[in-house]
Amino acid sequence: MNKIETKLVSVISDAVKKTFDLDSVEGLVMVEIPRDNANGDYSSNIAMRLAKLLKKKPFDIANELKENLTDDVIDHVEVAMPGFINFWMKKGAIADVINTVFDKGEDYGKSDFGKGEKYLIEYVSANPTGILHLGHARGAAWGDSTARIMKFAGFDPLREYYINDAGNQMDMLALSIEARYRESYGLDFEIPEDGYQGEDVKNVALKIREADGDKWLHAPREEMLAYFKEEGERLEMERIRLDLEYYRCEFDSWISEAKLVAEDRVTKAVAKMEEMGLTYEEDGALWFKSTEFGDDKNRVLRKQNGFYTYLTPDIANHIYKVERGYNKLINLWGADHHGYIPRMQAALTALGYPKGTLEVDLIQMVRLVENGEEVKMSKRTGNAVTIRELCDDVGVDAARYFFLCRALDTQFDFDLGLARSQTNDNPVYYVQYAYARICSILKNAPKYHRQAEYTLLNTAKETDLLKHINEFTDTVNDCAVHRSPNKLCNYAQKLAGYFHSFYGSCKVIDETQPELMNERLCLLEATKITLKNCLELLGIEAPEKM
RNA sequence: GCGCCCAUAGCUCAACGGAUAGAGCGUUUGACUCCGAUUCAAAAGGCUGCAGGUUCAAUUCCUGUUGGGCGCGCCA
Repeated sequence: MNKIETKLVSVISDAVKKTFDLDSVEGLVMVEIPRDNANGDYSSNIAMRLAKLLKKKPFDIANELKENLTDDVIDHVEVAMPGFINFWMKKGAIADVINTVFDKGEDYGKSDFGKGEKYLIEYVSANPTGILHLGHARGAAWGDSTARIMKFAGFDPLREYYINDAGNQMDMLALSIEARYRESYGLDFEIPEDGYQGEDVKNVALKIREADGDKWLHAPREEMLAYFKEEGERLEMERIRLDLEYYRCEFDSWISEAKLVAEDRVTKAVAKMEEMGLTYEEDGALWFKSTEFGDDKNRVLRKQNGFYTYLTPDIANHIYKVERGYNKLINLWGADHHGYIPRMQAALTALGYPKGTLEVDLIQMVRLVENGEEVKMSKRTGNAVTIRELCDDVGVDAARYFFLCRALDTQFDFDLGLARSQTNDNPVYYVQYAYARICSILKNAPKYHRQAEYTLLNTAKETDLLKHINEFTDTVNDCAVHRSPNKLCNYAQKLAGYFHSFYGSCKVIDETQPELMNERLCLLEATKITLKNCLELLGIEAPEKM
């Protein structure tokens, strides 16, 4: 809660105590900004919430409370049916936020709300066998922005990428590179049935050829494939990192599955599960009794052929997370993996970790649409549209904004034409335009100075804008708890809207009213700072000109 | 068959369990010799898929139902 709301809650709590001799109602007291400001600057529903307890009508409770609701920031109080208590604030009380914004600057909105609680957020985690494509773009932007927001809200998030570099898809990668390598020398070649057809694999082959020439044509095949696997992974990951960087997504930690294997973490995890009696053998395979922990069928850990399934090293991966001191694990998975959640949860439960250790946020499908029709393939490569292509096309700002502004659990169509348009159709430009507009005005305005208090910003437009600026910290905290950057997009959109509306009805630069002008310029500066901080959390640029 | 997600204006989407369900696009109409018109002001447009339930209060929570998407491998 911001300063004003905290104040109101305490005034209301005191009034409840005084009027009805009720203690510890703090948790019940809520204050919100009414949609319609004819219902006050702030309002509370406390009378309704006390109705049952006091066995009285909410309207009567509200009227009794009203007598004790006085404070130097409150101008007057009204009661409305069925029992809302509406508050009008003293001039200047709301505008006080301007100085808070000035004091905090680029830290405005930041708080210690999260109390430094550690979270490990794993996302993207695309296999090193191809280029990042559209399917990864939503999760990448979402995870990145969520981590930024959590950090700002005082949590301690770790951004982690899990590299699946030990499964048989890596052998497939090596074979695919071999085929392309042979192709480049005009030899017979065959890409395996489940092999990788992408341009990137061709490029890996060409790079190897560039460095080593035909050396590998004469080397023992085992040796060659081992090298192709290693080099393939290195080059693919290099590319993935560059694409993520371009997309403004940074990671703090990269965990290699192969390394987990090499450090015996996988065998140890299996040994531990066997020791705990969580497994059994059947048909030559090792099974995990996951149904005893909520899964709908038991799962294979080690296949008949002696290799582990995908699940096994991933269990080791999660154990390793906890061993590193993380008790709150968040995974961002594609919706097509939702069936995988119960077995991973079962594993963690079976191993004795408390419920709620792992939370999985599912990313619903994205379709790329242009002129009302789905774009399935990139025109250039014939493969899935890559993040880089998308960003080159519509810009990083628009791409990120489009993915961030919708709730994660709704599938949506990414409208290429709309994202590409640099007009008012495109919501990201609406917000950026507000920022550029403010910068331009401030540049042309006379010098302005901070004041001890602001008492002239009294129109409805000014009050709406001020109240919204006041909500920023709460919004950030709310977005952090719910891991929902889309609400921050919403906030930005509204902030821009309140500004444009204010600007349309109030003349800011007006030398005939210097006191008012100064206050309004301060309001613009506060809006500018808030908007910039907001965009920073979304990973979107705040342009001074456009 | 079982499981997960979604359904709100013509379209794309909002709405900590709150008051007359809001924006943008599109449609209609106004506002620049005046701080950036990529803007603003206004009109029109709704049985919030359907049926029950909980609540002082339900778009929101619960149950059922219809429609759409996805998943149910010793693939990763």
